[in-house]
Amino acid sequence: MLRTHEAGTLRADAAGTTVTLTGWVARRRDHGGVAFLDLRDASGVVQVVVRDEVLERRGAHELRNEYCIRVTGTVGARPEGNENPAIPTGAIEVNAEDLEVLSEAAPLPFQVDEHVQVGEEARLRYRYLDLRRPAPAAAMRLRSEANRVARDVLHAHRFTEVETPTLTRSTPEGARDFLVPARLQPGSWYALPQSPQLFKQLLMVAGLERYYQIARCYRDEDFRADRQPEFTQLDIEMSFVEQDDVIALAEEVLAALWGLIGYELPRPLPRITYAEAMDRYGSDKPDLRFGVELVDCTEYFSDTTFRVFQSPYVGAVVMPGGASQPRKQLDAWQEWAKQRGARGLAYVLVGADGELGGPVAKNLSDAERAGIAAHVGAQPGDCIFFAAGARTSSRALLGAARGEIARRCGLVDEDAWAFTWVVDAPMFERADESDDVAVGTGAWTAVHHAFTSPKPEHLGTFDTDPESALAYAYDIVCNGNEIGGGSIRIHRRDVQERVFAVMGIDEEQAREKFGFLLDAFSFGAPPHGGIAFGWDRIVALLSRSESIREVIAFPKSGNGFDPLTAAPAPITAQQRKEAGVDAKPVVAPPAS
RNA sequence: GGCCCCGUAGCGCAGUUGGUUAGCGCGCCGCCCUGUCACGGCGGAGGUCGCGGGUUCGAGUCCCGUCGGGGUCGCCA
Repeated sequence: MLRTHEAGTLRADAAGTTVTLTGWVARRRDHGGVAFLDLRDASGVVQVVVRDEVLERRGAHELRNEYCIRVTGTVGARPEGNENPAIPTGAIEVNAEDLEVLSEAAPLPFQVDEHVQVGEEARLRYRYLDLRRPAPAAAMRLRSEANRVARDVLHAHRFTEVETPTLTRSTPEGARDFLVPARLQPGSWYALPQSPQLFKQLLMVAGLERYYQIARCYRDEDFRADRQPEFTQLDIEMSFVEQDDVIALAEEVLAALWGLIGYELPRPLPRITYAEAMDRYGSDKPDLRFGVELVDCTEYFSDTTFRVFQSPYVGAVVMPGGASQPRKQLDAWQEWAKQRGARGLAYVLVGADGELGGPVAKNLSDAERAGIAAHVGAQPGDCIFFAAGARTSSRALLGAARGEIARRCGLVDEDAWAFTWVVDAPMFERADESDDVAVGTGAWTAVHHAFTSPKPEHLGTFDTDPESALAYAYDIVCNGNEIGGGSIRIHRRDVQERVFAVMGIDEEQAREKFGFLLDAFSFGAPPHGGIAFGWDRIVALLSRSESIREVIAFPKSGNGFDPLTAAPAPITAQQRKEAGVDAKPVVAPPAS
């Protein structure tokens, strides 16, 4: 090693010892006759004092920030009154006897200094400098710890970590595939996996029983905050299990993860059904850090003369103290609702005296006016927001309003961790309600995916009554984020065929798309199920990061552009010729 | 793909109703400084105001287009 100690580990008990340190000049304070250098390595920072002969002979005046140096010197207690309690090494300093520049640093594009704000574009372009800063470096280390403790838990349960292919076959899973031309078979293409879903099921057929993988997944979709074209899942699959077994294991993993930041996860975590989540919170991933629940008013307004409320669904959500919002603010809510594709957001203001105000109030009957505040639980001074129309979209709007209300009213406890399982999701949704890249051409499409089992009690009826069939699936939600989800899978060929039938996938299509999986299932497939955690989002939550970009070493920016390498980039004519990109398709390749 | 916000020195930002030579902090360069710790002092360099077009006597500022970034809705089982 080029060093004897790590800078950040030195304490008072090291006084008197001679050490050699390596690292970067984090800061320099040059007083002419003596210079102080803050030497930083991965372990932390220590003050190096350079004076006299070393100062001149080794050209310490010429040192600049982020020079990479090596220092040999004696650790000494700092002079009385010169200790720095703000840093762990503040009791001591290293008196340099020799100093060597290992590597000079060009003027920096931005300061490597935790006190200086730097824009994200610059940070990502020079991510290697950004990662020298304490907070980004800490995020990388936390992510590593998350990986470690998850592996510990799974290892203790005798799981096998398996790597599955990243060059695979395009299977219609929902999102758009990234495609890779196959040079040796011009016209044929690999796809990057959207998840290891099919492979992990094959590993169950293979008898591994317990599989996991910290798996990179790829989806070629439009960008959003907290979405990356490549992202990571902790992917888990188990044989001979039921929902409760997977949930128990998942909770153990989560407990280990949140234990990293000193939070004891209260187990078992609460569960809520999908139906209840939609009813009460207007979301399948409700943020339970605050109340502000939705109130169904459909029945209440069943005989209303107010045209707007003559709808399949009327619901309300109360904004505490919202009656005092200025007109401009109430108009802003209308804009907010319109941006979400709604016509608007009806509101009734409950005056301090209980008198109702706002444009909607005069359209209500006396009886409706008299009881509405009590029905929705509004107090004097509150504002009641209403959404009326189709059940699904109205509840979604109210659910979004609920979140917005909580933010504006400061109801979100930023230190809270509110976990919940969302269970009993519907198996199917009407295909016309989702413009999926569509598996199948039936009237119904899978909410989760095509291999999700119906709950045991719906096994007989899911194809005759798809609407009310519930899936044997579970999502784990934390503070309004879906951080994982999974299901018990179908292992019986007849059930799988019936699910395909509901989705309008005939035998031939099924064979073409998933033939290899169906083949595998014909050889004694064990009952199995699993879960996948959104690793980037989980680490972002643990590190209190605003964006998952903070917890990815080299993230992409908008449009999938990598600001550091400038990928994607054009290819040469030669590469293009060899890649087989331009091959004319002859016939569709045979299945499996 | 729709909508909203942003683009001014290496970095972070200010720039008034359109009006002299576009400012501030940090960084950078030079000189000085023996107990600092986000050291300090003196001096200095550094700008196609994202790009293109238009309005105007005059545009960083107003208009149109375009590119880049961020957010949001669609989309993402």
